Amino acid sequence: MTTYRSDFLHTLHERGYIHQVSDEAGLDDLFARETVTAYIGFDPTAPSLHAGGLIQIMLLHWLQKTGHRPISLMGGGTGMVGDPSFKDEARQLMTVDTIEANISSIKRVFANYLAYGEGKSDALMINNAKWLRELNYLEFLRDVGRHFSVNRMLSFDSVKTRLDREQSLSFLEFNYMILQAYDFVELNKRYDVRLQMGGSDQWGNIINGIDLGHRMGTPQLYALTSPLLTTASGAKMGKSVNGAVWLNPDMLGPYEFWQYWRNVEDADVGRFLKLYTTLPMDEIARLSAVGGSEINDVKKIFATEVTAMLHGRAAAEAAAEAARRTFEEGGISADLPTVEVPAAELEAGIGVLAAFAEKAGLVASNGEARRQVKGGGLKVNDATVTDEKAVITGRDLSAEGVVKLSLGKKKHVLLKAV
RNA sequence: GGGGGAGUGUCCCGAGCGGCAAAGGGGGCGGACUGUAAAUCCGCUGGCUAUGCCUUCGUAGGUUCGAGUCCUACCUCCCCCA
Repeated sequence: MTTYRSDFLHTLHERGYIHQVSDEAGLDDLFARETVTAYIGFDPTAPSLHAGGLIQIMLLHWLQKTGHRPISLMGGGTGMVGDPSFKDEARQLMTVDTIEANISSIKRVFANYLAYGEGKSDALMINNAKWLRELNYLEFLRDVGRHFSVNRMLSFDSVKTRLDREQSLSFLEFNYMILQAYDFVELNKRYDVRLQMGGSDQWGNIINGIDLGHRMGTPQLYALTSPLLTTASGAKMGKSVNGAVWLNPDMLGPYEFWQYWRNVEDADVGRFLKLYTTLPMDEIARLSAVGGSEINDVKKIFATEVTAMLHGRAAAEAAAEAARRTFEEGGISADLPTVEVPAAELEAGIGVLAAFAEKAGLVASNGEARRQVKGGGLKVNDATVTDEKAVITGRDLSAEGVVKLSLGKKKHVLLKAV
């Protein structure tokens, strides 16, 4: 099935968001007929979501944009259990405090993509701790647990690696899929949710929710999953030079976020424009037709669009401008990541190794800084460091009052005297 | 409950006669080539106040001049029998 009647599925399809749908025709019909409420769950395993979760947020964004109601579900309850799907081993259990702190930190990003409120298609943010934490064990077993066949649960791909390798899958983790299934039913009762979306690794969990719904008398529920995204060369999305590509600005600044997208592989540009920006399809088609080195201009537009959605248009353009000055003019820009150092300390002189390792954090240790010097990877004000004993002093300050430290060609940090 | 096997450089996989900061690979980082791309080639990939010192091979002890390597106990996982 390639033609959809509903705006929502049509848009998702043409932009490449769809991996699997449980009952395409039925779901399309539902979306064409009424305002639908759908949700995606986010587990609070870190203080911020990262680029890997952006697809999910975009799904909710399009849902709202095509006139329906998105719910972002925070896993304050399920987070206490930990999703074992496709994991090799159990995650460390998180404390309630950590979970709550992570949730409040994660929450902030959503407002950039969704309009929250009380209206018909206004988004809702809900925490499943609300109903999961107060469940009564015996009642839950009798009302919900009796509908689950362990035989069937064991057959899911999501737990297969564990079982095949005969690695332990604790009873605690085993319950995750039951809780997630229960969430779906509960959300249907409370908010008339009909559809759960998620990454392709969530398919089994979502289907469980649909089955549970059948047995507990909900209307027909639906599942829709997005493809597991990898780059053209097969790497997972969301990893960058210094680790994960976090969405929270305090964990990764707009400039570095912009850089991540600026550096995607050529082969990914067309696909990513559709997935990560809201540019119209005809413009994307035009941009995707560009070949050769001109694709660099397309990448800049792409990076700016993605950054603008998350950090705002102004921050995105500042990041683009900072990159232009840094890479195209070889100059410096105040929008590069900046570390402040006391003027007195700078006057006294800072060893290059310490400057790169301790101050700028561009390398992990003095030892690594030393190795990079040997390999010609460190630069101070664009001059390659050749002597590991060199000292940076006030004389190295530029007219703007900063010293530019670079690791390789792409990573720059400014030391600013204060 | 009985018998057998395994846990290695905190990214992963993985070799390791008692002299080991520990082979090899993947990944990552840097360099060259380019277009801030990919592919390819080269180098690096425990820490430090550094011709030396310190910390690493599941955990804790022991044997030894010296232990990843041998012994004991414990933990975890796997296989076979019950």
